[in-house]
Amino acid sequence: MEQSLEKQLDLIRRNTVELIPEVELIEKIKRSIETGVPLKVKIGLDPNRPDIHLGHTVALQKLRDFQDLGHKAILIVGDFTGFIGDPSGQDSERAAIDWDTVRANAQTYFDQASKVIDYDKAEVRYNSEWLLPLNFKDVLRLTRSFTVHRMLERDDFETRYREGTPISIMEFLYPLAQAYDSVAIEADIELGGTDQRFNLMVGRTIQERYGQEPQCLVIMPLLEGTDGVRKMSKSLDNYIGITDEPHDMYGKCMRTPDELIGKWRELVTLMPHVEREALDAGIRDGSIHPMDAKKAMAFEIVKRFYSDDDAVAAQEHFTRVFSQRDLPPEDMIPEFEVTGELVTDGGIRVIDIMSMTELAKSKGEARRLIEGGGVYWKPGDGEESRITDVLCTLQQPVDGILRAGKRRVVKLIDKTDV
RNA sequence: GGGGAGAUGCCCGAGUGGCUAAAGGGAUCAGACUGUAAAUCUGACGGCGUACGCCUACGGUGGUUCGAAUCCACCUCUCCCCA
Repeated sequence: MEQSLEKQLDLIRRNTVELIPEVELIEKIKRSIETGVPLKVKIGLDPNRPDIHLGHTVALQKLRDFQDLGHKAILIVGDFTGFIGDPSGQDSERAAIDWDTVRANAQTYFDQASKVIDYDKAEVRYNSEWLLPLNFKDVLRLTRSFTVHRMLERDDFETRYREGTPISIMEFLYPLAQAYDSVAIEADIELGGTDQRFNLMVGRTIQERYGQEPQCLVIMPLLEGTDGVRKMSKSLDNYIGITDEPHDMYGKCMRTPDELIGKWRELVTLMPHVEREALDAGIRDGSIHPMDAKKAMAFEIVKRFYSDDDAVAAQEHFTRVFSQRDLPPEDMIPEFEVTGELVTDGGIRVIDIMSMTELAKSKGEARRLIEGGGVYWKPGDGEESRITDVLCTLQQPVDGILRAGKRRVVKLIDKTDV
């Protein structure tokens, strides 16, 4: 609260899409400065998906900004939804996850989130604390506070309604439950991505209905995934987890479309601010090589979630494996021990090894990879060469490096005589 | 309560008795080209076997048939119209 209004707004506005409504937010901050009472800044998290990826870090960073300004971060664990289970999934038989699992997942989340926020200064609340005790009468009061028409304003509801895809009544209850969280903790501000705008707005309405001053919303941009099109999410498998191995994190960044460089640099790295337009323009007119810009971005991202040394190592690994098309350094290749019972007639078939390791999910996939020309074998002391025969058998001693594509590599160690 | 339509592989979506492991598209994987980008081209894309092959699969169960994703019955789920 030592920070002036202007300084606070400066930091808060950075990277945000919208402040709803900005005038109210300014009033809240002013009041906070006058009274010395920090604002309660809410963020919701889903205990069913505890792994944090780069997309999540955008809002978390904003939460960190608020913390740095002296405000109170409140993490809401949506454990109540875990108890109900999700009926829209096919496996409605699936048991709702238990309390221990929720706790464990939440802890995983906190461990990862502490790479971005100051976890020790944050407050953690589980929403079952206030949602579980509600009785039907309480639920009626809550549901009376909102209309079907407003509910159908939400884009995906509207679309599904129009297209005739099912919407269960319970799904209407989720935004209301989430809104009630804001009532329960008397949130001043809630953070969320643009996809959360509707849900957060419901929070404002419900708070008013319950006689509270409505929260202000800080809407953050969504981060596109590694495909450059859809938003980053685990289920689309286009994410970069902040616990991904450094070289993997670096590699995934490099595989990202060029168009993302400016945005990612701004939203994910802590690099000094440059005009995104200037960077993009530089790439367009050729004065900045996109690969260099992307390498710098990848480097900074690894550095942020690991360390300088890890970033250097990841960059070297990348240059070696992909630019120079060399094998990764020995100590980074997973090992597989070939024991006696795997060997017949003094050898072992390549497809058998591949299916037993990370190289292929099944023998069929292994065979296809060989037929596609993507499998290479480098005996212990020899040169690497492509395997073209599906039935290829490696003769003892089977020491060497087996590779499928550029990314999947395994080191075989002969243990047959042990 | 009445009437109508529908449920297909990771997703979308063709297919109305054998030639269908199931068109087409998307996603994905490998190869070529490259900057592990984009674009383009090639191939693969349920499991197991070297292969002729076998097994599993078109909501569920049972049936008709030499043979069913395709026909019949019942069940489950969904959408639309009417009340």
